[in-house]
Amino acid sequence: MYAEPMTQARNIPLAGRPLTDARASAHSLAFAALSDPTRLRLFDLVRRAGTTGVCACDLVEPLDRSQPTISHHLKVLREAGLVDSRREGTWLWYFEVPGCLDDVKNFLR
Amino acid sequence: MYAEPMTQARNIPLAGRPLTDARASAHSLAFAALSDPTRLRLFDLVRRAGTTGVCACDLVEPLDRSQPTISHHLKVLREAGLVDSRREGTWLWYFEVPGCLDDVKNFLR
DNA sequence: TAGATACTTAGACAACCGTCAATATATCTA
DNA sequence: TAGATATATTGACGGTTGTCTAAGTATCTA
Repeated sequence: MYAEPMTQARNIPLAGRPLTDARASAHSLAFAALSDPTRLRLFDLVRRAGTTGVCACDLVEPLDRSQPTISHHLKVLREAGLVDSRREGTWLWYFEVPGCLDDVKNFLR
Repeated sequence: MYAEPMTQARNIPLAGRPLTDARASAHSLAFAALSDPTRLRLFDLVRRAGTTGVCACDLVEPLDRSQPTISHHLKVLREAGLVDSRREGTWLWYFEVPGCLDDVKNFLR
């Protein structure tokens, strides 16, 4: 005869409450924004520019992608709440949204 | 006449050295592993199981996905270096790889 | 207002991703 | 060795993603 019906047999209790679906979706959105190498380097460049930010025109050459591709990635970062921009004439200055990573950093803790 | 040829005109110096392509690829692999809500909840469940780990059979029901789907996600997490497993009879116990997130946590700092 | 520069949007395409049902593999036990 | 359970792999499907070229919009200046 076999040990048990063996459905959900292990059942070790977990510490704390598991991540809700809503929280998981929110966090995964931020992680998705950082999941592409080019976009991650882009975010890194924006972060290093501090509160002043960096002109979008200075982000194309160092990343070796077409200008529309960079624009697309900046849009993804903005929609994820990681960066924002300020217009100055024909230029757009991108900067990191302060505290944008607090939630995920707390999750990873 | 116009202000300038306007190629790389802004050129504000960046703090520190930008992320290399190699580092960006490594980090983005970890972020990609966390970029799906179901997989993020899966990783969360594994983490909460501590050093003992959790039996894979106990991960299917709470996530409301088919067994092959859970198996697939566990493979992605393992290939990203976030979890590992230990066999016990017919069961596989999954646990978080200690320090697996140190690099990305340091990057996000 | 017209031309120039900065940036966004549209459309296309190949590659990748999450999911499932079906099947295969591994391990235990009688 | 045969049957049962746990997990992995395969193959398919629709949807998403990163990239480009081409075209559109916004802003400045003379």
